[in-house]
Amino acid sequence: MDHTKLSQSLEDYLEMVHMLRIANGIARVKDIAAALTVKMPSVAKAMIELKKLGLVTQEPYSGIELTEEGQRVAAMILNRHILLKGFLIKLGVSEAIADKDACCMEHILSAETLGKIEDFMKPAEPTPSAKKVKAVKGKK
Amino acid sequence: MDHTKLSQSLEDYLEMVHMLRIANGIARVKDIAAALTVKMPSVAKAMIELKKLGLVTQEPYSGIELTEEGQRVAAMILNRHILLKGFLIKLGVSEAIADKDACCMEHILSAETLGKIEDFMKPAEPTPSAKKVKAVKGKK
DNA sequence: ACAAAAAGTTAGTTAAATCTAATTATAAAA
DNA sequence: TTTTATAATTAGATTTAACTAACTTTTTGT
Repeated sequence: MDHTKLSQSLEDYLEMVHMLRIANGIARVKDIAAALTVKMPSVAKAMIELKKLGLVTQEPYSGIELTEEGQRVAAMILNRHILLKGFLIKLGVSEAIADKDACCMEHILSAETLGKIEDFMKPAEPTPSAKKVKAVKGKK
Repeated sequence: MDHTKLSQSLEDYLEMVHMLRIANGIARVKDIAAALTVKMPSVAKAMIELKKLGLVTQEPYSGIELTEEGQRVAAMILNRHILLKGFLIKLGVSEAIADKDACCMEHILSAETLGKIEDFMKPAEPTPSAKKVKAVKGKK
């Protein structure tokens, strides 16, 4: 159904649209630019691409909206971000750096690695350190 | 002294020169291209950049050598790779995927995160998961 | 030793993602 | 309501990193 293969850059833009809409109710070009430390024309070009891909819509000279598909993809990326940030914090990384590094990692990690990190984050399930743990506890 | 700010791409090329020299004694353009799945002209251009940066040397139409600085930088990158691959494997990721994902992560993670991962990998020290692990295993 | 094959190089193209400068549209203020 | 300021867009340049095609050098096989 989707298989939308976004570049890292476009993933960042899409995610930021989503975050700003959550935070402010609206995603404006100016704010996207500020948040990603790029200039407004870069945002405009990215939005053109995301429109072509059917992920966002926009009335000229106004805020950016997400399509249903865009919503879905953006939420997925944001979830990865949240997962990875939490993971890094659990490793002892400071919040600011965890946020920054999660932002890079979210675009590159394979599904398998993300899955293992998820396992690691919910210690109820068989975790990566299961080898050691399993030997000790004999649960269902 | 150095502060050589390499692009991810150039880091990959430099690292591969180092790995091939370890594996084969020589780093040939053809082999670098094959290993990174790019074409030979891409390697040639990258080598021109690395030469400009004083990281590699090359007699025309022959293998690539590392300068002392190149050796140093390459070793650093390779160490990151090894650390990250081991880390992912410890999380339960398969070797092939761990290798691939480590290859991406090695270019983007902050020093702080790398440090915390190092800590995590030497369980002698107080690790991030120490709270849980300590409660279960009482080993040396 | 020379022809063919393999490896390396050079030149020029393309695509992505940024930028600046200039333009147009909307909003705010007088 | 007209001017001014802010926001968005368009056009065009730059950089990076890939590619193909064509050419050169080196190596290999007969």
